[in-house]
Amino acid sequence: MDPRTLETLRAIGTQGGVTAAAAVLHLTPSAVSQQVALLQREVGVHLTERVGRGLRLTPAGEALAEAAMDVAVALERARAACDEFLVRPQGVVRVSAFQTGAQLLLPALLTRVARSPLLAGITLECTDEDVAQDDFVALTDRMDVVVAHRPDDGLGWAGGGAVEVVPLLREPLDVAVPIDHPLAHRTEVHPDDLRDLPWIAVREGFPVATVLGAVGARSGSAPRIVHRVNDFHVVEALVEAGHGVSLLPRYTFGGEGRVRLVPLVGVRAGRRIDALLRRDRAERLVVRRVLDELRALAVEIGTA
Amino acid sequence: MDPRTLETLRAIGTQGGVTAAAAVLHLTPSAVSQQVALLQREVGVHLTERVGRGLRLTPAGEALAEAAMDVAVALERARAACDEFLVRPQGVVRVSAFQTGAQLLLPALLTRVARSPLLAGITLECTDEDVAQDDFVALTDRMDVVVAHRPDDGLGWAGGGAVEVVPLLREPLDVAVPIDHPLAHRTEVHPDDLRDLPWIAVREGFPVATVLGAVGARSGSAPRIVHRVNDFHVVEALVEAGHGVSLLPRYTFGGEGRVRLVPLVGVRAGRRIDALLRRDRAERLVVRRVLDELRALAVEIGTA
DNA sequence: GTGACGATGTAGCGTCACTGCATGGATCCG
DNA sequence: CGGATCCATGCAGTGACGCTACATCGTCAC
Repeated sequence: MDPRTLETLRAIGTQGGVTAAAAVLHLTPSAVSQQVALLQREVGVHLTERVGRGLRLTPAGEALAEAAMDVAVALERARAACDEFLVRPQGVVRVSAFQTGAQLLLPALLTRVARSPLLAGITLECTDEDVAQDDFVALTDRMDVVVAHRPDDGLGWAGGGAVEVVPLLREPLDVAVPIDHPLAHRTEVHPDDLRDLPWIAVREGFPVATVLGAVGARSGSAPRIVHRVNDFHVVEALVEAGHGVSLLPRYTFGGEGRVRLVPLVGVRAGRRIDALLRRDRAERLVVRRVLDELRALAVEIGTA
Repeated sequence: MDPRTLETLRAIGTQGGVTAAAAVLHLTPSAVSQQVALLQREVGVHLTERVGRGLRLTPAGEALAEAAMDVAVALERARAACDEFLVRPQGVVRVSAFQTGAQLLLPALLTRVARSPLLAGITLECTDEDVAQDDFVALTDRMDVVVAHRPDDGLGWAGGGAVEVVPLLREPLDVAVPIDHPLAHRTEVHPDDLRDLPWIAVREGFPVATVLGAVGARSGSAPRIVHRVNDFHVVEALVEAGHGVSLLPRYTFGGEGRVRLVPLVGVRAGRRIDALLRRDRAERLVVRRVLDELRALAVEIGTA
């Protein structure tokens, strides 16, 4: 019953396979396979079952993986109990964020952490991660804090009780039009104003892809999507050049003077930015501190 | 942060030293010493401090030891989660009891466990342990279930949140007198009837040693203790031979025809029999099952 | 059917934790 | 006051365990 082995089992569950689990654990697939084989011998129950050329956890495996998280939490709590006696806790915290979230939050976060003397022991390692909506949770295995976004009205995050969700802020999505567009001088637009316009959307399955659908539903006609581009800077350039209109997040917008952003009313268009982290990682003192800064930063942005 | 190492730290705390901890862990003192040295290097805080030629845990060490129990609990819970998928859980359960408790409970417990087909996988290992009042808790490190007794009115068990206390039953203490004693034909006696009698008590510091003091206090004069004997069979023989009177537990009494047991009224004289077990051990499915049987057995005895 | 991918065994190797022994304080007792 | 004892700790040696690398087998896609 080694916690490492338990964590390995968990990784197989969340990552969906031996090879993927091995990747996040920095091990070879062989090692992972041997670990679960030994674990199964120990508990006397089948924990995995083959499905196609991969495998998944059995109910018993799921149960054990769930319990494994509690073990990890207890362990981190123990470590934190010691850190309380340290003047200044040390450690690296790995933070990932989707591109515009990174742009919005990470520079200020780094500044805040660097400025505070109490956080001097903390080393931040930042990454930007562009993944599909459903894949944000899986990132928590590699990262300590994952800044993710989801449609305003969408459901929460799947992940069982394993991930903690910390709401950071809500960012409205405005309609981006060229500066010479008929709508450019409006102070607000209704979904009805947007009928038959050529849309530039994000790729299917990616966050806020569904928002445009909601706008279309409100106006009564499905939006005409002419391009699918994930990078908002590219989107801005396309809108500026008159190749279509789009929905762009307000706080991250950087196209002033080249593109007009018009608030959308009559439909709730926005995205929620959350911090995702595994329950065990949340116990780490340094992670908690970083999270506090992140939350404070979000409040600052939301009230500005 | 190995759970084994954490358990070692805990053992140093509960057993009060490296050597004692090594004994219960089946290790050499050297190994224990090296483990804590490594652990201290890892957390960066002093966990132990020398006191005389022994050592004790620092506040940080205590905190970590406390957290270590939560880790152990989580681990056992994980193991239990797997056992739920087993038709019949297997494992050995080590039970210890003080002598008369063992006499009263263990035979019937073994019978019950052997009889039930659902408990067929359980192997019971019984021991009798005669220790001072304060040392019962420490036994939980070596045993799964410790049947202990304490004065009726006494305080509970020290042990922080680490040990679970399961009350089993209350056993009255009666006055044991020779069959030809003036009090032998009474249906009950008061403390006042006992003035100036020669008493046979248990050794200082051992369970129920304090009860006699309470009887004396009620009668107004300190009891005259002529012998101190822990083994109740020896006490019975001494009483039978007219060397004094004593307080003997009612359910365990085996001297019918040779010694008279007279109920004592006017003062609350009795002992409580509890099962003590570490919180992590309590999570083990097989331990739970045994504990259920033990509790049912106690109810049976108490209502007989 | 062939190629790619994914899981799983086997051999070899490095690492790590334990035992055994020696050392150095601290306490107890003559 | 000094020898004996107890306890914790450091160091060398050894054994076990878990990892990597490589080979194998089964499954899916084209």
